[in-house]
Amino acid sequence: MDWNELEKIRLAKIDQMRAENVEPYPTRTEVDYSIKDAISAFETFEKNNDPSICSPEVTLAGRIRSNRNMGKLAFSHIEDGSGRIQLMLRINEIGEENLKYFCDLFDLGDFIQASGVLMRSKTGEITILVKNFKMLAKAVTPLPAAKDEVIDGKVIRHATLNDPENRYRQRYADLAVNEEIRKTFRTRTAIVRALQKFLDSHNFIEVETPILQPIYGGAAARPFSTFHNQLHQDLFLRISFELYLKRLLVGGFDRVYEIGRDFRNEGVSFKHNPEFTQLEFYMAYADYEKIMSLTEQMLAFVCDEVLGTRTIAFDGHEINMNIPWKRLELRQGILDATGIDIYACTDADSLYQAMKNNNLNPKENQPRGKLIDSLIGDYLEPACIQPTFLFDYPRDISPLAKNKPGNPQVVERFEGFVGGMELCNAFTELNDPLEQEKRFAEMGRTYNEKDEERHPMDEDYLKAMSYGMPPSGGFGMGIDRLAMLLTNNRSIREVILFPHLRETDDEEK
RNA sequence: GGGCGCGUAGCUCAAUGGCAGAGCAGUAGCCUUUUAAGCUAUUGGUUAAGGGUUCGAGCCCCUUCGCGCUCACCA
Repeated sequence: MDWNELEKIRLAKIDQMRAENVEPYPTRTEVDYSIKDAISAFETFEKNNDPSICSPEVTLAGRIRSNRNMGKLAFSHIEDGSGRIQLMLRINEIGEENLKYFCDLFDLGDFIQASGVLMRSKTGEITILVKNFKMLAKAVTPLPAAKDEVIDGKVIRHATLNDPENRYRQRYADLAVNEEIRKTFRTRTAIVRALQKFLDSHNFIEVETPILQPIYGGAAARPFSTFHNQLHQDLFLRISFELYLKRLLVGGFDRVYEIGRDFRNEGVSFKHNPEFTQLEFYMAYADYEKIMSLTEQMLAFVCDEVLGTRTIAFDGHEINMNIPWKRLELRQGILDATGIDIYACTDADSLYQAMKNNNLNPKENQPRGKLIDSLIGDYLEPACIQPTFLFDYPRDISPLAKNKPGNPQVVERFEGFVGGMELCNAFTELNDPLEQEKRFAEMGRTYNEKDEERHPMDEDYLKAMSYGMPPSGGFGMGIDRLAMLLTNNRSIREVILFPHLRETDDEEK
């Protein structure tokens, strides 16, 4: 490694410690409380005892976040995963030699432990009056300096690491320095837990299905491909879980879900990462109406559990996640937004003409469903700030969804939009194996041979369906998007710990 | 992939084409209740990389790399 000047100084401190027979990376720690627990234990102690009596001695550990050295007295803050506490090192307690040792060799970012009684400093802050301290892990590279200033109870952050590239490439430093980033990812985990809790309590079973798949499907997306050397087999990283989860419905699991990673070999943007986390669930004896109301309940539950409120702030909007959501038939929505009645345009040509006539710049040579989809993305999605279900979608972009009775061009499908983003997608599942085979073939005709998004024919899936699949509703939702909503982040990279970035030549980065 | 913008010290940021700077961090001191502690002194630069114009380039031009925004793409 190349060390810069600051790092060389710290390496010299490591050498000095070793020369004095002090191990800068010892194996054991003697911690007995988390910082948060120690503080609340001290507050209880204060209530029940004469404050002039010393508290019992505690040993706490954490990372040094600030140092204020005043000659014969030094203050410091250490931080662990639970919180921060001030250390006070007095020459009276530890002696001149130890105080100098601390001030000379202990830097911001080092992990240390400190023992002593808890007390309040003159300003009333709960503080350990340190008797003993020990280096737990010396930091060679200084953390990007960040200082907090408290004005009127508000924490103001100075000189924090805030260049997005550095933050994403060195997420460890970002997390170490920016507490609110850690909070974002705690929230993300809480969201997943809440979803599991909700689905478990509705008798769903969580399962795991293959990520490496010989045939990809269940979504319109280009896959990543790979190869199994020993089996000489081409494999794809899954683009959805759908086809495997529905095989489980055939197998007799009535309610299944999976939360896991999907991989799509497509553009990267503020709402697209090549790998992203998806929830899919399938529910036998349900249809898209039931799934719609289950979706409302589930997301309201997640808000309650994670935020304690159903009012969320996102991108300058206040969003109300209460039940019920607005429901808008897709045909009506497009009619209202653009003046085009898609039911009057039964093929791609007539829809293309209608869009032309309305000055909507349609793309050429698109199937009807794709044109409709572009209308949704351009004219409906951005306007759906408050939770909205759009329902009854065109058949040709929904090859796995069941027909709407009475309208052969429409399937029972809905998408949920919140904050101007597509959040989830669900439908009444097609369970007629012959119809399904026809749909796959239809896709093959409608979509260009070269279009990698068209579904390959999955014979085994048809075989499964031919054993009989119960009438079911299915649902898919991007967890990253939900995390964006609930943490008020406009970029997906802010809710993925290690988002995909282009490679740099500079290996140090 | 296209358009626009950005890249300067470990971090946050300055610098009309004219000596590359500040705060924090660091280093050496002073300081026994501080909390962006304070005070004194001080180290630290391939200005993303490469080329060009110019007496002179962080600044202007070209190329490359990366990031951001945006369009395209994306059920």
